[in-house]
Amino acid sequence: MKAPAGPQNRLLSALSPRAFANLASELELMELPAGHILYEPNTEIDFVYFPVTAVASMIRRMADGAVVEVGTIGREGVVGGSVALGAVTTPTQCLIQVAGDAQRIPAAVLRALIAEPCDDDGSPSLFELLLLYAQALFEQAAQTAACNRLHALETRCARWLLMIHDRVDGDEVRLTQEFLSYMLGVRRAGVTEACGTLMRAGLIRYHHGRITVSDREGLEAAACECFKITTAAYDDLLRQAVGGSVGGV
Amino acid sequence: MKAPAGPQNRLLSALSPRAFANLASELELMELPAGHILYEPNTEIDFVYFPVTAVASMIRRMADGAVVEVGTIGREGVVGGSVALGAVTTPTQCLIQVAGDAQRIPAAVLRALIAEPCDDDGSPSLFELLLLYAQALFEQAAQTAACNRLHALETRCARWLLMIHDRVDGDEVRLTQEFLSYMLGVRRAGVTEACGTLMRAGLIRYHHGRITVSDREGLEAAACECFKITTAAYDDLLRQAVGGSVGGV
DNA sequence: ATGTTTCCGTACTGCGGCGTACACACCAGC
DNA sequence: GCTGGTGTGTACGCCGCAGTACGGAAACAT
Repeated sequence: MKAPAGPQNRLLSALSPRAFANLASELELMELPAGHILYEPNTEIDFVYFPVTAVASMIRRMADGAVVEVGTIGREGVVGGSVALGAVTTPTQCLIQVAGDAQRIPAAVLRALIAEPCDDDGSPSLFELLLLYAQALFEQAAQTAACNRLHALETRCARWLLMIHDRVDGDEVRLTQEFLSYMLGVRRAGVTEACGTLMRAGLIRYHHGRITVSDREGLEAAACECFKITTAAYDDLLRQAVGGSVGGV
Repeated sequence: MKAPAGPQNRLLSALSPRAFANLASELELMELPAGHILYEPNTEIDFVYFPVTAVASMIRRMADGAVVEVGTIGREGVVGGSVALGAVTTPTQCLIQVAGDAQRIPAAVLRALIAEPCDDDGSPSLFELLLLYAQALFEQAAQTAACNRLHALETRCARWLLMIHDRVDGDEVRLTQEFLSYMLGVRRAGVTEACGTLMRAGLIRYHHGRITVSDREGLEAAACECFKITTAAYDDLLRQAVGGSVGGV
Protein backbone atom coordinates (compact mmCIF):
# COMPACT_ATOMS: atom_id res chain seq x y z
CA MET A 1 0.00 0.00 0.00
CA LYS A 2 1.17 3.46 -0.88
CA ALA A 3 0.27 7.03 -0.14
CA PRO A 4 -1.78 8.53 -2.96
CA ALA A 5 0.12 10.16 -5.78
CA GLY A 6 0.12 13.87 -6.44
CA PRO A 7 0.24 16.66 -3.95
CA GLN A 8 -0.12 15.63 -0.35
CA ASN A 9 0.18 17.04 3.11
CA ARG A 10 3.76 16.66 4.25
CA LEU A 11 3.03 15.44 7.72
CA LEU A 12 0.81 12.71 6.34
CA SER A 13 3.50 11.85 3.81
CA ALA A 14 5.96 11.31 6.62
CA LEU A 15 3.83 8.56 8.11
CA SER A 16 4.57 4.94 7.40
CA PRO A 17 2.27 3.49 4.72
CA ARG A 18 0.57 1.40 7.36
CA ALA A 19 -0.01 4.31 9.70
CA PHE A 20 -1.36 6.34 6.83
CA ALA A 21 -3.65 3.54 5.73
CA ASN A 22 -4.96 3.37 9.26
CA LEU A 23 -5.86 7.03 9.01
CA ALA A 24 -6.92 7.30 5.39
CA SER A 25 -10.43 5.97 5.74
CA GLU A 26 -11.23 8.67 8.27
CA LEU A 27 -9.84 11.53 6.18
CA GLU A 28 -12.24 13.61 4.15
CA LEU A 29 -10.94 15.72 1.31
CA MET A 30 -12.46 19.20 1.41
CA GLU A 31 -12.30 22.20 -0.81
CA LEU A 32 -11.98 25.28 1.35
CA PRO A 33 -12.79 28.77 0.04
CA ALA A 34 -10.74 31.82 0.97
CA GLY A 35 -12.02 33.48 4.10
CA HIS A 36 -13.63 30.31 5.41
CA ILE A 37 -13.41 30.19 9.17
CA LEU A 38 -12.19 26.89 10.58
CA TYR A 39 -12.51 27.78 14.26
CA GLU A 40 -13.94 30.73 16.08
CA PRO A 41 -11.95 31.71 19.15
CA ASN A 42 -12.77 29.77 22.31
CA THR A 43 -15.06 27.30 20.63
CA GLU A 44 -14.48 23.60 20.44
CA ILE A 45 -12.05 22.23 17.89
CA ASP A 46 -14.33 19.87 16.02
CA PHE A 47 -12.16 18.95 13.06
CA VAL A 48 -8.44 18.79 12.44
CA TYR A 49 -7.28 19.90 9.00
CA PHE A 50 -4.27 18.75 7.01
CA PRO A 51 -3.89 21.35 4.23
CA VAL A 52 -2.81 20.21 0.81
CA THR A 53 -3.12 23.24 -1.44
CA ALA A 54 -5.01 25.43 1.02
CA VAL A 55 -3.19 27.79 3.37
CA ALA A 56 -4.62 28.71 6.76
CA SER A 57 -3.92 31.49 9.23
CA MET A 58 -4.01 31.51 12.98
CA ILE A 59 -5.05 34.98 14.04
CA ARG A 60 -5.72 36.90 17.21
CA ARG A 61 -8.62 39.27 17.37
CA MET A 62 -8.37 41.99 19.99
CA ALA A 63 -11.16 43.53 21.98
CA ASP A 64 -11.19 46.59 19.74
CA GLY A 65 -11.51 44.42 16.64
CA ALA A 66 -7.90 44.72 15.54
CA VAL A 67 -6.47 41.58 14.03
CA VAL A 68 -3.02 40.04 13.60
CA GLU A 69 -1.81 36.76 12.29
CA VAL A 70 0.28 34.70 14.67
CA GLY A 71 0.90 31.66 12.51
CA THR A 72 0.66 30.40 8.94
CA ILE A 73 -0.13 26.78 8.22
CA GLY A 74 0.04 25.08 4.84
CA ARG A 75 0.77 21.61 3.58
CA GLU A 76 3.79 21.39 5.86
CA GLY A 77 1.56 21.31 8.93
CA VAL A 78 -1.80 20.78 10.53
CA VAL A 79 -4.55 23.07 11.76
CA GLY A 80 -5.95 22.15 15.14
CA GLY A 81 -3.13 19.78 15.98
CA SER A 82 -3.27 21.15 19.50
CA VAL A 83 -5.91 18.54 20.24
CA ALA A 84 -2.92 16.20 20.46
CA LEU A 85 -1.73 18.30 23.40
CA GLY A 86 -5.05 17.87 25.13
CA ALA A 87 -6.56 21.22 24.20
CA VAL A 88 -10.23 21.32 23.34
CA THR A 89 -10.52 25.03 22.56
CA THR A 90 -8.11 27.84 21.80
CA PRO A 91 -8.35 31.64 21.87
CA THR A 92 -6.81 31.62 18.40
CA GLN A 93 -9.10 32.01 15.42
CA CYS A 94 -8.26 30.00 12.31
CA LEU A 95 -9.29 30.84 8.78
CA ILE A 96 -8.39 30.03 5.19
CA GLN A 97 -6.23 32.67 3.57
CA VAL A 98 -5.58 30.89 0.29
CA ALA A 99 -8.36 28.73 -1.08
CA GLY A 100 -7.54 25.11 -1.78
CA ASP A 101 -7.86 21.53 -0.62
CA ALA A 102 -7.36 20.04 2.78
CA GLN A 103 -8.00 16.70 4.36
CA ARG A 104 -9.91 16.79 7.58
CA ILE A 105 -10.67 14.36 10.34
CA PRO A 106 -12.99 14.67 13.32
CA ALA A 107 -11.06 15.68 16.41
CA ALA A 108 -12.52 12.84 18.43
CA VAL A 109 -11.36 10.30 15.87
CA LEU A 110 -7.89 11.77 15.88
CA ARG A 111 -7.75 11.66 19.67
CA ALA A 112 -8.64 7.99 19.59
CA LEU A 113 -6.07 7.23 16.89
CA ILE A 114 -3.15 8.81 18.69
CA ALA A 115 -4.05 7.02 21.89
CA GLU A 116 -3.52 3.66 20.20
CA PRO A 117 -0.12 2.11 20.65
CA CYS A 118 1.79 2.43 17.44
CA ASP A 119 3.64 -0.31 15.63
CA ASP A 120 7.08 1.22 15.41
CA ASP A 121 8.70 0.57 12.06
CA GLY A 122 11.12 3.48 11.93
CA SER A 123 8.66 6.04 10.63
CA PRO A 124 7.40 8.59 13.10
CA SER A 125 3.97 7.98 14.51
CA LEU A 126 1.14 10.42 13.92
CA PHE A 127 1.33 11.46 17.54
CA GLU A 128 5.05 12.19 17.31
CA LEU A 129 4.53 14.27 14.20
CA LEU A 130 1.75 16.27 15.79
CA LEU A 131 3.89 17.01 18.82
CA LEU A 132 6.85 18.10 16.74
CA TYR A 133 4.68 20.33 14.62
CA ALA A 134 3.20 21.86 17.76
CA GLN A 135 6.72 22.83 18.70
CA ALA A 136 7.31 24.24 15.22
CA LEU A 137 4.21 26.37 15.57
CA PHE A 138 5.44 27.66 18.90
CA GLU A 139 8.71 28.68 17.31
CA GLN A 140 6.81 30.44 14.58
CA ALA A 141 4.67 32.36 17.06
CA ALA A 142 7.71 33.22 19.14
CA GLN A 143 9.57 34.52 16.12
CA THR A 144 6.52 36.49 15.07
CA ALA A 145 6.35 38.09 18.50
CA ALA A 146 9.94 39.27 18.16
CA CYS A 147 9.51 40.24 14.53
CA ASN A 148 6.42 42.32 15.24
CA ARG A 149 8.32 44.24 17.86
CA LEU A 150 11.63 44.80 16.10
CA HIS A 151 11.27 44.69 12.34
CA ALA A 152 10.02 47.22 9.85
CA LEU A 153 6.89 46.73 7.82
CA GLU A 154 8.60 46.23 4.49
CA THR A 155 10.77 43.38 5.72
CA ARG A 156 7.85 41.74 7.49
CA CYS A 157 5.81 42.06 4.34
CA ALA A 158 8.52 40.32 2.34
CA ARG A 159 8.75 37.59 4.95
CA TRP A 160 5.03 36.99 4.80
CA LEU A 161 4.98 36.74 1.02
CA LEU A 162 7.76 34.18 1.18
CA MET A 163 5.87 32.10 3.68
CA ILE A 164 2.90 32.00 1.34
CA HIS A 165 5.09 31.35 -1.67
CA ASP A 166 6.47 28.25 0.02
CA ARG A 167 3.00 26.91 0.62
CA VAL A 168 1.37 27.31 -2.78
CA ASP A 169 2.05 25.92 -6.23
CA GLY A 170 3.33 28.45 -8.70
CA ASP A 171 4.33 32.06 -8.17
CA GLU A 172 0.94 33.73 -8.26
CA VAL A 173 -1.50 33.84 -5.39
CA ARG A 174 -4.87 35.51 -4.95
CA LEU A 175 -4.34 38.04 -2.20
CA THR A 176 -5.42 41.61 -1.73
CA GLN A 177 -3.35 44.22 0.02
CA GLU A 178 -6.19 44.79 2.41
CA PHE A 179 -6.11 41.15 3.49
CA LEU A 180 -2.37 41.39 3.87
CA SER A 181 -2.80 44.46 6.05
CA TYR A 182 -5.00 42.47 8.44
CA MET A 183 -2.48 39.66 8.66
CA LEU A 184 0.38 42.04 9.36
CA GLY A 185 -1.70 44.14 11.71
CA VAL A 186 -1.07 47.40 9.86
CA ARG A 187 -2.94 49.91 7.70
CA ARG A 188 -3.85 48.97 4.17
CA ALA A 189 -2.09 52.12 3.00
CA GLY A 190 1.06 50.94 4.72
CA VAL A 191 0.98 47.70 2.76
CA THR A 192 0.54 49.63 -0.47
CA GLU A 193 3.72 51.57 0.25
CA ALA A 194 5.69 48.49 1.25
CA CYS A 195 4.50 46.46 -1.73
CA GLY A 196 5.16 49.42 -3.99
CA THR A 197 8.78 49.43 -2.91
CA LEU A 198 9.07 45.68 -3.42
CA MET A 199 7.48 46.00 -6.84
CA ARG A 200 9.71 48.86 -7.96
CA ALA A 201 12.65 46.70 -6.90
CA GLY A 202 11.34 44.04 -9.29
CA LEU A 203 10.78 41.46 -6.57
CA ILE A 204 7.02 41.08 -6.93
CA ARG A 205 4.20 42.09 -9.24
CA TYR A 206 0.55 42.43 -8.45
CA HIS A 207 -2.65 43.20 -10.14
CA HIS A 208 -6.04 43.49 -8.53
CA GLY A 209 -5.91 40.83 -5.92
CA ARG A 210 -3.18 38.71 -7.42
CA ILE A 211 0.37 38.91 -6.17
CA THR A 212 3.19 37.27 -8.10
CA VAL A 213 6.66 36.56 -6.77
CA SER A 214 8.97 37.41 -9.63
CA ASP A 215 12.34 37.34 -7.88
CA ARG A 216 12.38 34.81 -5.11
CA GLU A 217 16.01 35.34 -4.17
CA GLY A 218 15.65 39.09 -4.12
CA LEU A 219 12.61 38.77 -1.92
CA GLU A 220 14.54 36.60 0.49
CA ALA A 221 17.20 39.27 0.67
CA ALA A 222 14.54 41.91 1.34
CA ALA A 223 12.90 39.87 4.10
CA CYS A 224 13.97 39.86 7.71
CA GLU A 225 15.91 37.00 9.21
CA CYS A 226 12.72 35.63 10.73
CA PHE A 227 11.81 33.82 7.55
CA LYS A 228 14.93 31.73 7.54
CA ILE A 229 14.80 31.14 11.26
CA THR A 230 11.30 29.70 11.26
CA THR A 231 11.98 27.67 8.13
CA ALA A 232 15.13 26.24 9.67
CA ALA A 233 13.36 25.51 12.94
CA TYR A 234 10.72 23.51 11.11
CA ASP A 235 13.30 21.60 9.10
CA ASP A 236 15.34 20.81 12.19
CA LEU A 237 12.34 19.48 14.06
CA LEU A 238 11.05 17.33 11.26
CA ARG A 239 14.46 16.02 10.41
CA GLN A 240 14.59 14.55 13.87
CA ALA A 241 11.48 12.60 13.09
CA VAL A 242 12.04 11.39 9.58
CA GLY A 243 15.72 11.67 8.84
CA GLY A 244 15.32 14.48 6.38
CA SER A 245 12.79 12.93 4.06
CA VAL A 246 10.25 15.66 4.59
CA GLY A 247 12.49 18.47 3.42
CA GLY A 248 11.60 21.98 2.37
CA VAL A 249 9.00 23.95 4.20
CA MET B 1 3.04 9.91 50.84
CA LYS B 2 2.54 13.59 50.30
CA ALA B 3 4.09 16.35 48.26
CA PRO B 4 6.50 18.41 50.34
CA ALA B 5 5.04 21.29 52.28
CA GLY B 6 5.70 24.91 51.47
CA PRO B 7 5.98 26.51 48.10
CA GLN B 8 6.06 24.16 45.18
CA ASN B 9 5.90 24.17 41.44
CA ARG B 10 2.26 24.00 40.40
CA LEU B 11 2.66 21.44 37.68
CA LEU B 12 4.42 19.12 40.08
CA SER B 13 1.72 19.75 42.64
CA ALA B 14 -0.90 18.62 40.16
CA LEU B 15 0.66 15.18 39.91
CA SER B 16 -0.66 12.30 41.90
CA PRO B 17 1.44 11.60 45.03
CA ARG B 18 2.67 8.40 43.41
CA ALA B 19 3.68 10.05 40.18
CA PHE B 20 5.45 12.76 42.11
CA ALA B 21 7.26 10.22 44.26
CA ASN B 22 8.41 8.51 41.11
CA LEU B 23 9.93 11.78 40.00
CA ALA B 24 11.13 13.21 43.28
CA SER B 25 14.36 11.26 43.58
CA GLU B 26 15.52 12.63 40.24
CA LEU B 27 14.72 16.25 41.04
CA GLU B 28 17.50 18.49 42.21
CA LEU B 29 16.67 21.72 43.98
CA MET B 30 18.76 24.58 42.62
CA GLU B 31 19.19 28.19 43.54
CA LEU B 32 19.34 30.21 40.35
CA PRO B 33 20.79 33.72 40.26
CA ALA B 34 19.26 36.51 38.18
CA GLY B 35 20.71 36.59 34.69
CA HIS B 36 21.70 32.94 34.74
CA ILE B 37 21.34 31.43 31.31
CA LEU B 38 19.52 28.11 31.22
CA TYR B 39 19.86 27.47 27.49
CA GLU B 40 21.72 29.20 24.74
CA PRO B 41 19.84 29.27 21.45
CA ASN B 42 20.21 26.16 19.31
CA THR B 43 22.09 24.16 21.87
CA GLU B 44 20.89 20.98 23.43
CA ILE B 45 18.33 21.13 26.22
CA ASP B 46 20.25 19.31 28.94
CA PHE B 47 18.04 19.98 31.95
CA VAL B 48 14.37 20.72 32.45
CA TYR B 49 13.53 23.22 35.17
CA PHE B 50 10.44 23.46 37.34
CA PRO B 51 10.62 26.94 38.90
CA VAL B 52 9.47 27.39 42.47
CA THR B 53 10.36 30.94 43.40
CA ALA B 54 12.52 31.67 40.37
CA VAL B 55 11.08 33.24 37.23
CA ALA B 56 12.52 32.54 33.79
CA SER B 57 12.22 34.24 30.42
CA MET B 58 12.19 32.82 26.96
CA ILE B 59 13.79 35.37 24.70
CA ARG B 60 14.68 35.80 21.06
CA ARG B 61 17.95 37.39 20.12
CA MET B 62 18.08 38.92 16.65
CA ALA B 63 21.03 39.08 14.32
CA ASP B 64 21.66 42.71 15.24
CA GLY B 65 21.71 41.85 18.94
CA ALA B 66 18.25 43.17 19.71
CA VAL B 67 16.34 41.14 22.25
CA VAL B 68 12.68 40.51 23.12
CA GLU B 69 10.96 38.24 25.54
CA VAL B 70 8.47 35.82 24.04
CA GLY B 71 7.40 33.99 27.18
CA THR B 72 7.55 34.16 30.96
CA ILE B 73 7.72 31.00 33.04
CA GLY B 74 7.37 30.78 36.79
CA ARG B 75 6.09 28.23 39.24
CA GLU B 76 3.01 27.68 37.11
CA GLY B 77 5.09 26.06 34.38
CA VAL B 78 8.25 24.40 33.24
CA VAL B 79 11.31 25.51 31.32
CA GLY B 80 12.42 23.15 28.61
CA GLY B 81 9.22 21.17 28.62
CA SER B 82 9.45 21.06 24.84
CA VAL B 83 11.58 17.94 25.24
CA ALA B 84 8.23 16.25 25.83
CA LEU B 85 7.32 17.25 22.27
CA GLY B 86 10.45 15.63 20.95
CA ALA B 87 12.55 18.77 20.58
CA VAL B 88 16.22 18.55 21.47
CA THR B 89 17.17 22.16 20.79
CA THR B 90 15.30 25.43 20.34
CA PRO B 91 16.18 28.81 18.83
CA THR B 92 14.79 30.37 22.00
CA GLN B 93 17.21 31.47 24.69
CA CYS B 94 16.14 30.97 28.30
CA LEU B 95 17.41 32.89 31.28
CA ILE B 96 16.51 33.68 34.87
CA GLN B 97 14.89 37.05 35.29
CA VAL B 98 14.04 36.82 38.97
CA ALA B 99 16.46 34.88 41.16
CA GLY B 100 15.05 32.00 43.16
CA ASP B 101 14.72 28.26 43.46
CA ALA B 102 13.85 25.70 40.86
CA GLN B 103 13.85 21.95 40.69
CA ARG B 104 15.62 20.49 37.77
CA ILE B 105 15.88 17.11 36.16
CA PRO B 106 18.11 15.84 33.36
CA ALA B 107 16.28 15.93 30.04
CA ALA B 108 17.18 12.30 29.33
CA VAL B 109 15.67 11.18 32.61
CA LEU B 110 12.50 13.11 31.92
CA ARG B 111 12.23 11.60 28.46
CA ALA B 112 12.47 8.14 29.96
CA LEU B 113 9.90 8.92 32.65
CA ILE B 114 7.24 10.18 30.27
CA ALA B 115 7.71 7.18 28.01
CA GLU B 116 6.65 4.87 30.83
CA PRO B 117 3.02 3.88 30.87
CA CYS B 118 1.30 5.71 33.67
CA ASP B 119 -0.97 4.20 36.28
CA ASP B 120 -4.04 6.28 35.81
CA ASP B 121 -5.63 7.26 39.10
CA GLY B 122 -7.50 10.36 38.05
CA SER B 123 -4.62 12.76 38.38
CA PRO B 124 -2.99 13.95 35.17
CA SER B 125 0.23 12.25 34.21
CA LEU B 126 3.45 14.20 33.93
CA PHE B 127 3.31 13.80 30.17
CA GLU B 128 -0.21 15.20 29.98
CA LEU B 129 0.77 18.18 32.09
CA LEU B 130 3.80 18.90 29.95
CA LEU B 131 1.71 18.81 26.79
CA LEU B 132 -0.94 21.09 28.20
CA TYR B 133 1.66 23.55 29.39
CA ALA B 134 3.28 23.49 25.97
CA GLN B 135 -0.06 24.63 24.61
CA ALA B 136 -0.28 27.34 27.26
CA LEU B 137 3.14 28.60 26.23
CA PHE B 138 2.03 28.71 22.64
CA GLU B 139 -0.96 30.81 23.60
CA GLN B 140 1.32 33.13 25.51
CA ALA B 141 3.67 33.55 22.57
CA ALA B 142 0.74 34.07 20.20
CA GLN B 143 -0.74 36.72 22.44
CA THR B 144 2.64 38.39 22.77
CA ALA B 145 2.96 38.49 19.00
CA ALA B 146 -0.35 40.32 18.75
CA CYS B 147 0.38 42.52 21.75
CA ASN B 148 3.76 43.59 20.41
CA ARG B 149 2.13 44.66 17.19
CA LEU B 150 -0.96 46.42 18.50
CA HIS B 151 -0.50 47.70 22.03
CA ALA B 152 1.27 50.73 23.42
CA LEU B 153 4.32 50.50 25.59
CA GLU B 154 2.65 51.61 28.79
CA THR B 155 -0.02 48.92 28.65
CA ARG B 156 2.50 46.25 27.73
CA CYS B 157 4.67 47.38 30.61
CA ALA B 158 1.77 47.02 33.03
CA ARG B 159 0.98 43.60 31.62
CA TRP B 160 4.53 42.46 32.13
CA LEU B 161 4.66 43.65 35.72
CA LEU B 162 1.47 41.75 36.44
CA MET B 163 2.89 38.58 34.97
CA ILE B 164 5.86 38.87 37.29
CA HIS B 165 3.70 39.79 40.24
CA ASP B 166 1.75 36.59 39.80
CA ARG B 167 4.90 34.53 39.89
CA VAL B 168 6.69 35.91 42.93
CA ASP B 169 5.88 36.08 46.63
CA GLY B 170 5.13 39.55 47.91
CA ASP B 171 4.76 42.78 46.02
CA GLU B 172 8.39 43.73 45.58
CA VAL B 173 10.71 42.33 42.97
CA ARG B 174 14.32 43.09 42.05
CA LEU B 175 14.15 44.44 38.55
CA THR B 176 15.84 47.29 36.79
CA GLN B 177 14.21 49.37 34.11
CA GLU B 178 17.02 48.47 31.79
CA PHE B 179 16.27 44.78 32.15
CA LEU B 180 12.60 45.51 31.58
CA SER B 181 13.49 47.40 28.42
CA TYR B 182 15.24 44.32 27.04
CA MET B 183 12.25 42.12 27.81
CA LEU B 184 9.83 44.52 26.17
CA GLY B 185 12.17 45.17 23.27
CA VAL B 186 12.17 48.95 23.73
CA ARG B 187 14.52 51.72 24.83
CA ARG B 188 15.38 52.03 28.48
CA ALA B 189 14.24 55.64 28.32
CA GLY B 190 10.88 54.48 27.09
CA VAL B 191 10.46 52.25 30.12
CA THR B 192 11.35 55.17 32.38
CA GLU B 193 8.53 57.20 30.88
CA ALA B 194 6.01 54.37 31.05
CA CYS B 195 6.93 53.45 34.61
CA GLY B 196 6.88 57.12 35.55
CA THR B 197 3.28 57.35 34.43
CA LEU B 198 2.35 54.18 36.30
CA MET B 199 4.08 55.50 39.41
CA ARG B 200 2.43 58.90 39.27
CA ALA B 201 -0.87 57.05 39.01
CA GLY B 202 0.00 55.30 42.26
CA LEU B 203 0.03 51.83 40.74
CA ILE B 204 3.66 50.97 41.36
CA ARG B 205 6.68 52.27 43.22
CA TYR B 206 10.30 51.63 42.50
CA HIS B 207 13.65 52.40 43.91
CA HIS B 208 16.98 51.45 42.44
CA GLY B 209 16.29 48.09 40.96
CA ARG B 210 13.28 47.21 43.07
CA ILE B 211 9.79 47.54 41.72
CA THR B 212 6.79 47.27 44.01
CA VAL B 213 3.22 46.73 42.94
CA SER B 214 1.18 49.01 45.19
CA ASP B 215 -2.19 48.86 43.45
CA ARG B 216 -2.76 45.52 41.85
CA GLU B 217 -6.27 46.28 40.63
CA GLY B 218 -5.27 49.60 39.21
CA LEU B 219 -2.40 47.95 37.40
CA GLU B 220 -4.76 45.40 35.90
CA ALA B 221 -6.91 48.23 34.64
CA ALA B 222 -3.85 49.90 33.12
CA ALA B 223 -2.68 46.71 31.41
CA CYS B 224 -3.86 45.53 28.03
CA GLU B 225 -6.32 42.69 27.66
CA CYS B 226 -3.46 40.33 26.90
CA PHE B 227 -2.78 39.73 30.55
CA LYS B 228 -6.22 38.37 31.25
CA ILE B 229 -6.31 36.40 28.02
CA THR B 230 -3.11 34.47 28.70
CA THR B 231 -4.03 33.94 32.33
CA ALA B 232 -7.44 32.62 31.35
CA ALA B 233 -5.95 30.39 28.68
CA TYR B 234 -3.64 28.82 31.22
CA ASP B 235 -6.43 28.29 33.70
CA ASP B 236 -8.68 26.73 31.09
CA LEU B 237 -6.01 24.32 29.98
CA LEU B 238 -5.02 23.20 33.43
CA ARG B 239 -8.58 22.93 34.61
CA GLN B 240 -9.09 20.29 31.95
CA ALA B 241 -6.32 18.29 33.54
CA VAL B 242 -6.94 18.62 37.24
CA GLY B 243 -10.48 19.83 37.69
CA GLY B 244 -9.48 23.26 38.87
CA SER B 245 -7.17 22.25 41.71
CA VAL B 246 -4.22 24.10 40.26
CA GLY B 247 -5.90 27.48 40.20
CA GLY B 248 -4.31 30.90 40.09
CA VAL B 249 -1.84 31.65 37.38
C1' DA C 1 34.48 60.20 53.31
C1' DT C 2 35.38 59.48 48.52
C1' DG C 3 35.33 57.66 44.26
C1' DT C 4 32.92 54.25 41.27
C1' DT C 5 29.29 51.94 39.51
C1' DT C 6 24.63 51.31 38.79
C1' DC C 7 20.26 53.09 38.00
C1' DC C 8 17.01 56.64 36.78
C1' DG C 9 15.13 61.31 34.80
C1' DT C 10 14.93 64.08 30.94
C1' DA C 11 15.59 66.36 26.56
C1' DC C 12 16.09 66.59 21.50
C1' DT C 13 15.77 65.22 16.74
C1' DG C 14 14.03 61.94 13.44
C1' DC C 15 11.26 58.43 11.51
C1' DG C 16 7.86 54.81 10.85
C1' DG C 17 3.49 53.86 10.96
C1' DC C 18 -1.42 55.61 12.30
C1' DG C 19 -5.77 57.63 11.06
C1' DT C 20 -8.06 59.50 7.61
C1' DA C 21 -9.41 60.97 3.32
C1' DC C 22 -9.97 61.15 -1.58
C1' DA C 23 -9.29 59.93 -6.34
C1' DC C 24 -8.25 56.75 -9.81
C1' DA C 25 -8.19 52.08 -12.10
C1' DC C 26 -9.82 47.73 -12.92
C1' DC C 27 -13.57 44.32 -12.99
C1' DA C 28 -18.29 42.44 -13.16
C1' DG C 29 -23.10 43.05 -13.95
C1' DC C 30 -26.95 45.02 -16.17
C1' DG D 1 -22.19 51.31 -23.07
C1' DC D 2 -22.71 52.78 -18.10
C1' DT D 3 -22.67 51.72 -13.08
C1' DG D 4 -21.27 49.99 -8.84
C1' DG D 5 -18.04 47.53 -6.22
C1' DT D 6 -13.51 46.32 -5.31
C1' DG D 7 -8.70 47.09 -5.22
C1' DT D 8 -4.84 50.47 -5.36
C1' DG D 9 -2.06 55.05 -5.23
C1' DT D 10 -1.20 59.02 -2.62
C1' DA D 11 -1.25 62.76 0.66
C1' DC D 12 -1.20 65.16 5.24
C1' DG D 13 -1.06 65.86 10.05
C1' DC D 14 -0.09 63.35 14.20
C1' DC D 15 2.06 60.49 17.66
C1' DG D 16 4.73 56.86 19.78
C1' DC D 17 8.95 55.30 20.01
C1' DA D 18 14.00 55.12 18.24
C1' DG D 19 18.47 56.87 18.86
C1' DT D 20 21.24 59.43 21.51
C1' DA D 21 23.09 62.08 25.03
C1' DC D 22 23.91 63.99 29.52
C1' DG D 23 23.18 64.97 34.35
C1' DG D 24 21.98 63.43 38.82
C1' DA D 25 21.02 60.32 42.56
C1' DA D 26 21.34 56.10 45.09
C1' DA D 27 24.15 52.08 46.32
C1' DC D 28 28.56 49.99 46.79
C1' DA D 29 33.58 49.47 47.51
C1' DT D 30 37.78 50.98 49.52
